Amino acid sequence: MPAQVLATRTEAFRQPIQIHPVHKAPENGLPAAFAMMGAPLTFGRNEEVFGEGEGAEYLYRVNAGCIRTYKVLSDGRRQVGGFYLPGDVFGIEASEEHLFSAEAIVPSTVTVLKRSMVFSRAAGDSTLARQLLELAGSELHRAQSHVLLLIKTAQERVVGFLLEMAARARSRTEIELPMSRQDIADYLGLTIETVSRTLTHLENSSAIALPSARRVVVRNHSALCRFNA
Amino acid sequence: MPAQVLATRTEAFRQPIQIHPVHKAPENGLPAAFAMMGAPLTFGRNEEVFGEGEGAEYLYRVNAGCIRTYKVLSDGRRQVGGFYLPGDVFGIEASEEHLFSAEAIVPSTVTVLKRSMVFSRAAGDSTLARQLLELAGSELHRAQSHVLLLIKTAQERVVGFLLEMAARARSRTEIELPMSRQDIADYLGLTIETVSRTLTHLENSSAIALPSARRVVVRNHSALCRFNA
DNA sequence: CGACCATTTGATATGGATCAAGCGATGTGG
DNA sequence: CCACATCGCTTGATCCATATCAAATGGTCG
Repeated sequence: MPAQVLATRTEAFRQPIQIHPVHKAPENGLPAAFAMMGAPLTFGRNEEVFGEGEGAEYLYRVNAGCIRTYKVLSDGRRQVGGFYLPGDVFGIEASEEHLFSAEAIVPSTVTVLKRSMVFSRAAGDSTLARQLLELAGSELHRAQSHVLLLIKTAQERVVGFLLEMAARARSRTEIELPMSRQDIADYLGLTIETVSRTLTHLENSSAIALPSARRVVVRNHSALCRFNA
Repeated sequence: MPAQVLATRTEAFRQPIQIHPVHKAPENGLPAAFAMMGAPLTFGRNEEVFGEGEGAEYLYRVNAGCIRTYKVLSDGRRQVGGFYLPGDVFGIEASEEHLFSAEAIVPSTVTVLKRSMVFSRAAGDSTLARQLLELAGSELHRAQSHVLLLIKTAQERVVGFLLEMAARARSRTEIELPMSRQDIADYLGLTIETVSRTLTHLENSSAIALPSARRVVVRNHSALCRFNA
């Protein structure tokens, strides 16, 4: 058993943010900023990283685990904005204060960086400025894709979600889902029942297999894509 | 990409690029960049500004009229990403190529700016770099709010749209809508029938008045907000 | 083993889509 | 100036995808 745990851990740190040893002159860029000035934090399951409405003081990079951003509407409906995996940076969205809250889905470690620090540093480091802009651009792209997901049918949404997760997973055919059905449902604007039924249906069509609730095996990638719009 | 579209586009950009003579010391920031290096273009009703999948070469600022961004799914469903009014900048989203297309809703004039120019200029102009980042941030905020709209009920979506438009209109109570019911429906992920019915219902509740199809008068702002989640 | 929680499965209800007219502006040719 | 076509919008009737309500199952941890 310990071997397996170790393997999982190592994997969690796999992402391509390189942390250089700081022996030389001041380095440039966002990875360097995180490495040099970032503070590591750990969060337990369902622990809050920041709350909606709080001032946006920090940028966050996931080192291990998984973070969800979400907003709860006045009547209790919850919308999940996105899932952030190791290597992902979140918290760029807010100009003044956060529109969403952020929570750890599983025990997670995160490096935080003061925005004021990054921004003042960006004034003299055009690489960093450029990377921040690219980061914001990719978050924008993500949000726009999310909008496109939300107008599709239940089946298309679930397939879209699976393809999205598969694209980010190591193995491309075996997906380990850190989030619950409720998280998925709230991300897709569906109910858990509909998500569950749709997954069962996809399994019956032998497009996927579900060895357990949190594991998805992509059996037939093109069939899956065909279910997409 | 249809050849026809490409032809139209090429033609559109054949216009002379005006570079204003620089009398004073170099100015900073995005407005200055648009003023100094931007090229004005005009587009007729439903004319394409750029097509989805095209390389993202330019930034665009609306001077007059109204632009919609949208994407057509394989089966013909259309999603409108946003409406851009005078003063708004669009086209920041794309890192490589555009996810959405853009069209003029009414005859419009737009100033275009080469991205490569803005970005290289941003390396030495931290004000500009900062403004680009803020711009991307506000677009991100817009997209995230759009996601939140799309999980609400039909009534909440329509009310949300009206409040959004009211906030941007000059008069705050009298809204002139440049876009059709179909545009609104495709922005909200509803059908024209549902949009129309909802507007009629809001009129019957005397929250709004509809002197004509394209004019909305906000009769009771707080009642309207109460219809929102 | 037993309690608890997440997930699946089943039966029914419903909001919004779809299908189908009708209506009111705007424009066009006679 | 009027008949008439056109187009965007509204209104009505019906249908269906997904929500809701309810219960069974399974997996995890003490």
